[in-house]
Amino acid sequence: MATFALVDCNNFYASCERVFEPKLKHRPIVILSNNDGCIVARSSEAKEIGIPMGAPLFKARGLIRRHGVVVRSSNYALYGDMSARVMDILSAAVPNCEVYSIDECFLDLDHLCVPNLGDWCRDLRRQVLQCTGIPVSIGIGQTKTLSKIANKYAKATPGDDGVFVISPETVEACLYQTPIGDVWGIGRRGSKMLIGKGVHSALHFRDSDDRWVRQRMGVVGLRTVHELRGIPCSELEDIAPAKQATCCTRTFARASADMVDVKNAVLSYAERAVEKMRHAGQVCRVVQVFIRTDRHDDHEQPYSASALETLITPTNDSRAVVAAALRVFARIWRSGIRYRKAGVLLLDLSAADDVMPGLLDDRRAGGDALMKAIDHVNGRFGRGSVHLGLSDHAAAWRMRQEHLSPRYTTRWQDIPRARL
DNA sequence: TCTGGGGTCCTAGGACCC
DNA sequence: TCTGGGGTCCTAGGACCC
Repeated sequence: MATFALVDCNNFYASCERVFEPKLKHRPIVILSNNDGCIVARSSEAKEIGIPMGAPLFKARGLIRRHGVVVRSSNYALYGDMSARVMDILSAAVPNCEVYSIDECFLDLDHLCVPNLGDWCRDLRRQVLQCTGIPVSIGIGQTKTLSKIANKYAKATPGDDGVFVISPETVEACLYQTPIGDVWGIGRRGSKMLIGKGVHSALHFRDSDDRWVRQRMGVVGLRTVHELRGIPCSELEDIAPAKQATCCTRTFARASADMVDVKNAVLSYAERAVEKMRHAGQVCRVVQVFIRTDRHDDHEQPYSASALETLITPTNDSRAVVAAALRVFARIWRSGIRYRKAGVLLLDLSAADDVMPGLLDDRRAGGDALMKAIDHVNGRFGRGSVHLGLSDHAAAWRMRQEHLSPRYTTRWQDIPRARL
């Protein structure tokens, strides 16, 4: 019988902010998306006040002012680094683990020889908290889906020290109490459909007819049903599979109809995307670009355009990718339209080592060394210290970040000082 | 004034081939 | 009078995740 644990950091972004600003403890905090647009994370105090997840900032202004809520822009440099510290501790404790997201990790506890799984997890939890300052919850079950549900219980019952085990004896009671929409893999549409058919709880869904589920929800829904029955359909992926695509897309701070402005955005997104791809040791063969208007703006005629170019040789050279992105951009650009969002997608990825350099390949002409040098300089002096030519025009697209905390752990100037 | 970004997987439908 | 069937590949779009 398989045993999975899901370790989930509690209110992760808010917890990261608190580690370096302890006075924020017990205060309501919200973290904003890029451009300070909407609320993507909340501390438990902010949840209690009733600030909704995903709400645009302007709609929560009243609550924020009334309760003195602390507002922060997303600080991914900080969150990414804190995440790596947490994951390091987990992977040292358990050989088989899968980093599922920035704040979640599945553990394979199958071959763990300990007298009491719950106690062992409580120790692990204490270790993470002591070494990183991040509180976590741990849920344990026979499948990933069950460990997810167990994790919700672990969070809901803080008295139990943040650990909850779903055993074969307790599984029915747990599933009975779990609303169908809380099940991993059942989204808004799926839960609406199921509730319409009278399926309200995870238990009811578990006991549904296979054919009925297959017909209504496809193989994905069927897998979820099996996982609820304790039959693992999703294995632990301890070796991260190679990415099939990588991208950089952004909403602009303000809409822009200026060709140079939007072109600069595309250029910088292409450069960022190719940096990410190089970091993963990959090359791409297809470069796709899209630009579009603000879909929330009712006064704007909606417009969206997208096109792609297939390169002759797969590459990870910024110059080749940026040049391709700009050619695609020229094909899709239409004037007289106020654009609000753009993106560059790199597709058909493969491992850089597997690709034979062509005769006229940039990598032969010293491109590899040049890219390495650029990445090295940017790694040392900060992202964007060296970049391809772009005229800093109106720059309506540049991201708004008005409530950004320091990058405490990844930038020399931002290291916190302790007073004696 | 003001509504995120980065992914994966599945499905349906069309083109094309034998 | 009467318009096959099956396989593959590609693409677009949608659902879902965090």
